[in-house]
Amino acid sequence: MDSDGEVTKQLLLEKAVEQFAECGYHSTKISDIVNKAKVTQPTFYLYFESKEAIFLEITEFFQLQLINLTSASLLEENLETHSLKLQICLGLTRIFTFFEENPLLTKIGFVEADSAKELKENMVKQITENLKEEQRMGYFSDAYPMDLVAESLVGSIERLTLNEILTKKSKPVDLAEVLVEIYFTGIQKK
Amino acid sequence: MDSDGEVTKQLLLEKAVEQFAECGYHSTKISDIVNKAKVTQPTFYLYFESKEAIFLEITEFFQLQLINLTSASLLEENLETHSLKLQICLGLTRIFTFFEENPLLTKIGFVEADSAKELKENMVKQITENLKEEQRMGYFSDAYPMDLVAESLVGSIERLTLNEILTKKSKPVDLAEVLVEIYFTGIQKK
Amino acid sequence: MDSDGEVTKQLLLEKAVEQFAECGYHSTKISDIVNKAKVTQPTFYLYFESKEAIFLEITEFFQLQLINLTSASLLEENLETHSLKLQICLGLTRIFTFFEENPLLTKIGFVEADSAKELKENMVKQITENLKEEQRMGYFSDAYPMDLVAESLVGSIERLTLNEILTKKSKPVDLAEVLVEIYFTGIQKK
Amino acid sequence: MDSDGEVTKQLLLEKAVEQFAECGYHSTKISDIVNKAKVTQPTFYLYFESKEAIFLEITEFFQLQLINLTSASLLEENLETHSLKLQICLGLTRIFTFFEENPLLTKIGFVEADSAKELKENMVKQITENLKEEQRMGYFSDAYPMDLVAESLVGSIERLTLNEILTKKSKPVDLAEVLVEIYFTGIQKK
DNA sequence: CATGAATGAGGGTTCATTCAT
DNA sequence: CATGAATGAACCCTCATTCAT
Repeated sequence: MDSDGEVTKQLLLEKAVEQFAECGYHSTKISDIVNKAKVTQPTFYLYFESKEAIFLEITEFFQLQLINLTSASLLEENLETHSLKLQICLGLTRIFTFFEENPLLTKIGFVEADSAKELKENMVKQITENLKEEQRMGYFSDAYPMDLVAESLVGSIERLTLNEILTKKSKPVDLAEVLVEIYFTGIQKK
Repeated sequence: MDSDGEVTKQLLLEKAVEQFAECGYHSTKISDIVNKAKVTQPTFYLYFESKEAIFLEITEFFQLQLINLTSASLLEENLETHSLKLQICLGLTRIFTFFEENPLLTKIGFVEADSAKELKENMVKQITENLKEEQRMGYFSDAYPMDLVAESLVGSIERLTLNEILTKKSKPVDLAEVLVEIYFTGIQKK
Repeated sequence: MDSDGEVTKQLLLEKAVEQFAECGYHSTKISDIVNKAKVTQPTFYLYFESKEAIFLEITEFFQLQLINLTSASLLEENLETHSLKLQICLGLTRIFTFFEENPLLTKIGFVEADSAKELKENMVKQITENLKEEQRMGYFSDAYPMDLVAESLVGSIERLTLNEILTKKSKPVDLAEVLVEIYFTGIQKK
Repeated sequence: MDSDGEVTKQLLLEKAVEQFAECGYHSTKISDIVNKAKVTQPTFYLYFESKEAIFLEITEFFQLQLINLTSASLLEENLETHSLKLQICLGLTRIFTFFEENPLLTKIGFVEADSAKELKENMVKQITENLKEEQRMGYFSDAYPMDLVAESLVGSIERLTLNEILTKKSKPVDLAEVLVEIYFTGIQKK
């Protein structure tokens, strides 16, 4: 519906995203949000139960989209028959692109939120599984503990997202390529 | 001095570190700190100008120690003539060990603090310089943009610290070795 | 507007005036004001930024009215062509009457406030100018340093206001007449 | 005695006078006084029961001296046989001189202190009596209500003290002469 | 659907004063 | 005679949240 109410709710969500992204959870005041949205405080409580509730709604929306993205990724991966390297590079590019297209949401849902911890843990788990599978299939050296590799990779993604993507200093595909190159072949000269 | 006052101040610092590490800056109340230390609130203000002041004192102490550590590292590196790989592995081990020995301080000064951002940026800068130098000396492939490599590495360090060191799941030396191996030679099977 | 909010604000102002007049700035607590007004402390901050802000609002209101009064006085003086003595007497009567009608405000804005010092200095300056002008016009003896005369007169006004007007012991017009008589002809018997 | 204790007490008094004169009663903190005197807070309480106590001691000292001065004045007045005008001028000069020589004490005991009100009321009373006596003796016109004249005069003294004497802008004798001239003969040109 | 108005609960900070030594 | 250390009691102010309309 595009009823007034829905419009107002979306407006509040939008302004809340801006404020949470800029100031973080604690420093964002309900009054900031409603001032930006040019409505009054009770109006806020018409649509959200509490400050925590709106924050949750935002982070869950972000995380859901992110999960959809990675699920979709996985499906396609199976269908196409490119090289592993290319596939992983593509997957990373998709994630970085998603972050690039949703910078404020990413700041909140991937950095500020408490639930970001859990989200990243799940990323680590899934990547670990994938890497192990590929290790079993002979793509990767048996010497590596893939849980640590995955952890390291997620750390890299996290930092590059924050400092290269959200700042628009680098392009998703470039970061993905560099990362894949590092993790596949290392930087040492042969 | 081991005067009563100094003891009380240290006690407050200790309890503040615990509380800040557990709850973060905003959710930590002066009353939490002084209750843990079994003194009254005015006593807190005998030793610290404000909540912000004690937080700064803690983070600055942490960051100073960290800087000392890395400076010392650099000096030794020049003296000894091990392989580059070993030297870097040693440096990483030292940092992880420092974090392992100061888990609460690390949580605060490397994660919670606003100033942590700057600290990591400096780490990135310094690592970038080192990598570039070593690249020029022929150790590393010219293909890599070292600023991104450094950024990626700091991300890895950050995440491994938080999820492996602070949780005592891994040993410093093991993480250092894995990291060096990944970044030097990659995980791809040859 | 006579909206609830405006009513509450006026109520708070009124009670604040009472409290400031009785106890002065420092001894007046916000809790005193809101208790008298039967609202809670946050309500106070709906209408005033701080304790200092409400005090300023009160003193500025007082001083503005006082300035308006004296400005109006000056205009009329020019129009009417009474004797100088009568004009000055009238001016003084107006001021004393204003103080009589606003005793609490006067206590605050003419006595307690830091800005009262400045206000009186301005009174002295203006009176000095007037006296000098009238001296030039031959009304007053050249022997007198009019700045000191003005200073003295303001002191007289101040004290008579505090001890005769605010205590209701004397009537404005009586004080004005006595003052004019003293300053014009002195008390010495001829 | 010049025992250590007495020295410390005098030091505290001196610094308290400075601080009270500069900042007033409420804004003066015990810690300000003891810091200036380079002793600790408990030392303060060795010599004074409370903040109020030291303030009282200071104001009482000032007011005692002032009373002594005026008493002495009165005695001499009776002995000498100068003109009334000269006698009063002399009295005023003495008072202004005393204020000039004790500016900080005057600021406290004649302006800041609550008891200053009472002190001035007593001055008014005594001056009223004197003026009435002199009125009866035919020096002054019967038309004047001497209580108001006295009140006015004390106001003048008060203001001139604060703005001419304490600021060193005028000399005691000059002020005394101007005041006497005003109150005796007025400023009107004959 | 929205608002004007109000509040409960608490947080950081200050300061005169005192205890134990 | 003096101090290092500590505290009781307030005070100003903020913010998420709600009531009545």
